[in-house]
Amino acid sequence: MSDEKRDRGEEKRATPGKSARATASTTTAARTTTARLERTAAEVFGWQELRPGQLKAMEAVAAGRDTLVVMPTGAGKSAVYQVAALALPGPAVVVSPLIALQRDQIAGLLRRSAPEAVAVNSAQPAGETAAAWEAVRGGDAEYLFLSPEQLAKDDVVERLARARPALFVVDEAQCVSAWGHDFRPDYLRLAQVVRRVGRPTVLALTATAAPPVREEIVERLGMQDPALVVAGFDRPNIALEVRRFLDDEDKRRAVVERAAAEAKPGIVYTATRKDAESYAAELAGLGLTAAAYHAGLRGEERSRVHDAFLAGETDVVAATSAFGMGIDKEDVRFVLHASVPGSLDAYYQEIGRAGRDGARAVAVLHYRPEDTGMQNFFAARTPGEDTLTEVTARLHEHGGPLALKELSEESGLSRNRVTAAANLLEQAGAVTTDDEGEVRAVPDVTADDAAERAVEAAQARRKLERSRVEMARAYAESTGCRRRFLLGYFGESYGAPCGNCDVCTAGSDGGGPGTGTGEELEERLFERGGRGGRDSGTPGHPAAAEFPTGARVRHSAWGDGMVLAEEDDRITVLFDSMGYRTLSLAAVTGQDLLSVVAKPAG
DNA sequence: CGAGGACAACATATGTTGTCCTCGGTGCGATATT
Repeated sequence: MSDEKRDRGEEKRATPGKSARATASTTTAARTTTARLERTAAEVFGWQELRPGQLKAMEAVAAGRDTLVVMPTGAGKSAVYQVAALALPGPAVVVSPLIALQRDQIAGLLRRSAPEAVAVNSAQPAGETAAAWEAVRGGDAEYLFLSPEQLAKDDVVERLARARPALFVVDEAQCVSAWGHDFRPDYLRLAQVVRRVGRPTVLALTATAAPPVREEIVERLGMQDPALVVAGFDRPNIALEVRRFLDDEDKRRAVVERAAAEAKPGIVYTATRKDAESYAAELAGLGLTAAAYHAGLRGEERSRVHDAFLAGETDVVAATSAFGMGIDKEDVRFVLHASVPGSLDAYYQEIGRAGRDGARAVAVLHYRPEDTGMQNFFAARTPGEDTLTEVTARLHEHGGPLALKELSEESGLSRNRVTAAANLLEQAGAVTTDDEGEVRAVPDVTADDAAERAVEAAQARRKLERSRVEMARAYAESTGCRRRFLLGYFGESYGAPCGNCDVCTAGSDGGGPGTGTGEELEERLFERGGRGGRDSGTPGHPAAAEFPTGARVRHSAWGDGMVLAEEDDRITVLFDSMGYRTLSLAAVTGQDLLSVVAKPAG
């Protein structure tokens, strides 16, 4: 396996576990926390200078404050927990979604004179796991890496609780929101784990999270009064482009031609495994070094493709969304999407793998309206009414607390489905989790009522996921500056034109790509202001200032929501119950539909 | 929701057209076979 391959060459040397800890804590009382952190960074990790965001986050964590860090890959997110952990008295638990990532992190720590780091997972020999627990128990391990699934096991949580961890780190925290609802539901149960291991300080790290995703991470991890550290989102060296197609054949040809023409290396993201294979084959047929990557391949093959790409031996990898986390490569020159992604969060995460060296790179979305169909299909995958009714009935029948594992065995439903159902029931206030991690029905809610409320919660979830697909569609069909749209989605106001997207470089008189939908009609209806020469970033509608990005608003029909993006004469709001909606400012102000509940925080 | 395959029905003995069905993405951990 490649992870072993990657780890090979990492010579295990005597780790100065205790001494590094001692270095970190041999400080005079007069030294400020800041100086202590800087000293740890320099002496233990060899980082002479920390970036402002890193330091700010470390200070918050060292002071025992829950912290959410949103920082691009390569900006040193890992350093935040690595250094801050040494300022706290006790080990750090690091929740990481992939075992390969855990290995990479541990290897990275080994390269420094950092204290001992261990992992607990099913992919390593039992002896190694036993040794890891022993190191944790004896106070020798400073960092313990595990997956959320490990933390779903009672004995793991108990062992952890005994170690009195001081810091609970959730790396790649966007997984909470992206995977927690169906695919890996244990992500939504981490708050319970935090509580059960003695409520250590919680630190969540992610590269890509729009404001509502940040809110969800904070809520789902049970973070209290969190410090928020957000580094700038803009990646000005990535040229943004959308190409629209009516015909599938045309689109495929354009993707292949583009991949062949652009500087290498690059990635082509596809919606299906089959497409990943066919694009790889077609590119290989043109004489390029191309490979397919998706979860249907054997582990060995996946590692081989991954390693070859990192080593610079591959021109193009055609991949599903499986190819991503853990790609730490500076010189990726293009990321092409052969199909629309399921959300702009996913899209930005994926194109963010281009141009990390700061040199020119391109991100091209090949868009066909029909392609949103499959994303909508994926968006609908929440537990159905049958599952929810079944789980509710069994919980009520049983009466007392029940482990999810037993619930799964009794009902014949998979662990994941049972967990996802329990999460929805809990969200609906019909189920609670106790200190042993067992769930039970809330006594004064009837089974029928509980199931009904959970079904509603599931429907709301589907609606939200669909609206996320709609936002991806809106990006593709937008006639304005791409960068402004994307950054707005991530909560940053941006003064278009950016000069580095297809709309801005085309002169933007409506003749560029992205015309031909209802947009044009809308423009006339709302008398959109002139577009040229708007480099000040002033919004097109006088009311725009009333509804700044990040503000909490209330709509007379749709309830509460948050402003996510401003685009000339309209704003996009994520409503708690309705998902994303784009509103014309002329309409909302004219009819008094929308009011501001709270200005943006910070 | 849309693509693509299987199959039947048709107007004519090979191709077209329509209908029904299935499939589509992310990983962990545990279990069953080698």
